[in-house]
Amino acid sequence: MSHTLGVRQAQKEQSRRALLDAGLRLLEHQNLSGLGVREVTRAAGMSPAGFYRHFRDLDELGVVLVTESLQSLHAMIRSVLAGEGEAEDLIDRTIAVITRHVRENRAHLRFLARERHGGVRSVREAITAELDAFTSETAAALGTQPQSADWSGQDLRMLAGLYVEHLVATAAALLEAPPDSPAAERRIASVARDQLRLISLGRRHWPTG
Amino acid sequence: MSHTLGVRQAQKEQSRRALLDAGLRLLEHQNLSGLGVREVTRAAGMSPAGFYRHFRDLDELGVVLVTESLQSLHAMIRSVLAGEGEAEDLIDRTIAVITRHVRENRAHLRFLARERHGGVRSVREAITAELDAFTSETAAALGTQPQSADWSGQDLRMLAGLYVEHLVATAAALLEAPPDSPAAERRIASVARDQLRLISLGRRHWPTG
DNA sequence: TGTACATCAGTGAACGCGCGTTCACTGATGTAC
DNA sequence: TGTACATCAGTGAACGCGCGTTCACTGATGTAC
Repeated sequence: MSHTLGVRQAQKEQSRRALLDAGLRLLEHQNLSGLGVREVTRAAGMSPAGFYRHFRDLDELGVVLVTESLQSLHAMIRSVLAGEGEAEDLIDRTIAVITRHVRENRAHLRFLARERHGGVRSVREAITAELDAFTSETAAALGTQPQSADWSGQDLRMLAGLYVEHLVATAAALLEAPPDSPAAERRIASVARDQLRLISLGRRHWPTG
Repeated sequence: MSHTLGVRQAQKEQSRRALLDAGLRLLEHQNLSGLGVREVTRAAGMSPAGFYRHFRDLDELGVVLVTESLQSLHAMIRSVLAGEGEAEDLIDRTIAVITRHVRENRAHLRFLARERHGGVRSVREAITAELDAFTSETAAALGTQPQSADWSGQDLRMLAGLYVEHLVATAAALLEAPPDSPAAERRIASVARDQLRLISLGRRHWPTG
């Protein structure tokens, strides 16, 4: 077919992917600032010099990984916000989405957790900005619910911030738990569920005190 | 006086302190795993070999810094928990304590934020364990309040977790804000205050739904 | 279809550099008498 | 108080090593005719 990538371009893309995958895997257990060109190419089965056919330096590779990780997190948040139904069901659904996402995107999330307060300023700021955007998106979604019809934009954002922050903390707790222990996972999920319930209660009585 | 340190020992202690201070300062803008022996000794005005008169390696220095940083955070949390009075006053007091602590212990907190999900497993686990202990301490303090006299230990811990998590997130947000912008600081403090209010509301209505 | 030339992803060798760590040393501090 | 010896924090030189980056190259893929 005429619009398929040429063989050469497809091979290049494959090598690039191999570098990105190797990088993400290595970043599960170390910082972006500690990663090495030779280390990544070694893991990807390529000679060190080959790296420069794809990226100018490791920061450039890091930026791509941040983008991909945030996209995957964004998909998760959209999936949470799309839910409809009773408050209790929404909470259960949220917890289910988070635990599944942690299980399926462990590497992405570990990377984000590590770099969120990590050493590379540009990466840190990119993550902060994106989480801010998620908060706005959540605030907008909350605003459409009848329960918060008369809330100010400021209060909506305050509540959304609490939710996003809680989501991030829960994901981080799940990451830190042993990955092969359903019991630990269930315990964390159960606490997180109660915390969401408590926040929901506060929301229902806000701001009358 | 006979019980003073000898001159020699006092000088050694001073050098050790210089190494720790230099390390902490350097760790404001990079990861523990990226720090170098030569870098630290250079910053402390000592020859590289001198380092080994004080620490076996950089991890050992890292452990000391973690301990000191967690002690300073612990002092802050104790200060928050010691507060008495009306809920609204307690919240204001909590926010005040946090902002002051961030201003006065920026380096310690940056280090903790960075290493909490950072590359060195032992350090990460030490921080997680200590935050867990803070949660237990907070739960115990909450348990003594009349408002939660009939709460189960599990629910107290759930609520304490929410508080500690919120405290950490607020401190992290303050750290990320420009350090010389009182406006940014006030904005973050104001949102955090409302979030604590909302949590308090949820607490008051828990668990009747 | 076949041929001659162009492109360019990936190679392997080479470079200079800063690293962690060791070593024998120096000279101020401590101690025994 | 003075003297002779012991201790040991800090030094400066040296080591071997892995790093990031460059370079001319090779050979498969692409293109023009």
